[in-house]
Formats: sequence, C-alpha cells, structure tokens
Amino acid sequence: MDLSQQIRERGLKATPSRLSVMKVLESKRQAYAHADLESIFIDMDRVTLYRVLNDFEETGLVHKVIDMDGVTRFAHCGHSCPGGHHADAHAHFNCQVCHKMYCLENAPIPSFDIPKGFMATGQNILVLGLCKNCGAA
Amino acid sequence: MDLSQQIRERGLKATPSRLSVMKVLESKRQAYAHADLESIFIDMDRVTLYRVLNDFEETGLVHKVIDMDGVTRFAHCGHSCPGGHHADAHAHFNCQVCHKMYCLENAPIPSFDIPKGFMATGQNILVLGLCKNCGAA
DNA sequence: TTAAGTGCAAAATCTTTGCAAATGT
DNA sequence: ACATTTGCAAAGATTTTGCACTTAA
Repeated sequence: MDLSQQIRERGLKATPSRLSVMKVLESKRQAYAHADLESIFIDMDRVTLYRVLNDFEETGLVHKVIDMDGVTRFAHCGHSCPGGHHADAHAHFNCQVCHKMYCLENAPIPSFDIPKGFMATGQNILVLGLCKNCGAA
Repeated sequence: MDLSQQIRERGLKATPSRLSVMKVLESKRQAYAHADLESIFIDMDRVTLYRVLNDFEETGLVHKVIDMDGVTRFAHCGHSCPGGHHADAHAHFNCQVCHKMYCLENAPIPSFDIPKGFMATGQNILVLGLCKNCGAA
C-alpha cells in the first residue's frame, strides 16, 4: 500500500520526514531506536524525529518495544493494528551482538501462571540471542 | 541469612547505604527503580544509590529488569544467582496502574520459534496487568 | 487558508565521571 | 593502614517544551 496513504489514514499529514522514516521502518523488519534513525537521517532534526516516532506510535502505525538495555525502539506494524497504545501482540528478538530487534510475528504467545488476585492483560516478550548476521553457523 | 554477610560474600563492604537498600529489596518481593528508592531514602545521595545498585547487579546480589516504560528496576535474587550479568531466568509481572514489578519466580519459561539462522540464548518476559492492590475483584 | 508539522533554542531528566574526604575490615 | 565507598560538583546523554516559521491538504 502507498505509504502516504497509510499515514493519512491515521489522520497525519504525509510530510517528507514522516515518509522517510516510514519507508525505513516498513522495508526492514526491524525495530529501530531513535539513535539509529538519527544516524540514517543526519539532516533531520532530532526533535522532529522524536515527534514523528511518537505520532506514529500514538496512531498505531508503529509499535514501541523496549530492548534489554532499556532503549525504546519502534517497528512497523505488519498487520492491522488497533491504533493507540496497543500492547504488543507478538514477541521480539533482540540480538546481543548487533543489538538489532526483529519482530517475531508468528511466534505463539504462551500464557503464564500468575498469583491469585493478579490479572494479566498482555505480555511483552523479548527473546535474546544471536541474529543471522552475528550468530555462528 | 544476615544481610551484611550476603553483601560481604560478594566482595563488597557492608556499608549503611548498602544495608538499607538491601533490606528493602529483600523484604518486599518487588523490583524497585532508582527513583523509587531515592524517594524512600531521601537523605541518600543520588549517585551513591546508582553505584549501590550497579554494584549489587554486577555481583549478582540483585538482578536488573527493564519495565514497559524503559525504566531500569532491580530486584533481590530469591535463589542462588550466578553473579555477573545473568539473564533473568524468570518472568516478571508489571502492574499497569501502580507500575510495580513483581518477580514470578515459579512461572515456567516457554521456548519460542525463532527464524532459521537465529540462536536464542535467553528471554526477558514481562507479563502486564493489574496487581492485587490495583486490580478489581 | 489554516490547522498541523518543523526547526531551533532552551529546559528538564537521567546517568556517568573525577576527585577529595570518610569508612569498613 | 589501605583499599573501598561516599558525597559533591560537574559533565554527558536523553527527552521534552515553547514558539515563530513553514507546509500539506
């Protein structure tokens, strides 16, 4: 689908900044941190990038994941997403060497035993390891 | 076990700052953020607290968990822990109302399907929801 | 045209570092 | 006594806010 259209459908204007960010997030199946994108778009204002990412996240165009180092990362939503802050429905893979994050969209989400009186509404799952590029074999 | 001893066993000195922090972490089964502890120990230096927590984590006295907001939290290790940066072997529960983190030490860790070429070495699992205090029912 | 988005500067956080003074063992 | 730990001040890093200017629709 047209990127401009995806953006406009969420009530946002399809500006150059947004289109560039969206293009990167959509083409690679990876979760990017603000810093990653900042070094890709060296000419783009740091603050604008913060705002672009927040707007995307708030409108459900991308989702937010926190990696093992506490760094916030954003990934394009592969499927239809509810919009607003949606709990991630799928697990993510975090490479411990290159620190890239990949979406594991087809990994099933298991349920967990939680103490009485507690109620689970979702889960955030991060699998750690070595990605194809960094891992041996 | 004696707190001072636990601390000394890891090669650290049992100072008042360390004992106070350890006491809180050990008595409640919760993961505390730096900010939480800072407001408990209003008289304690911010930097000292950072260092106490880092030392505890590096020696394996406590483990580090990152919550949904990307905030680093520390929890006392219930069982024997390997020391050094050990990947958390158990899941955690993060309350979406009070933001407290609880250790789910007995929740089994499932395995996940990961793409070919990738290798998993551990996982970080966060269950979201309402804790006993904040939840209904 | 005009509401939304951008860029710059500046504030507010959060975390780390250096070093002299204090303290546990 | 001596290596560790603390406290303070200051530097760095990250994220947010305010406001005038620009731009997509």
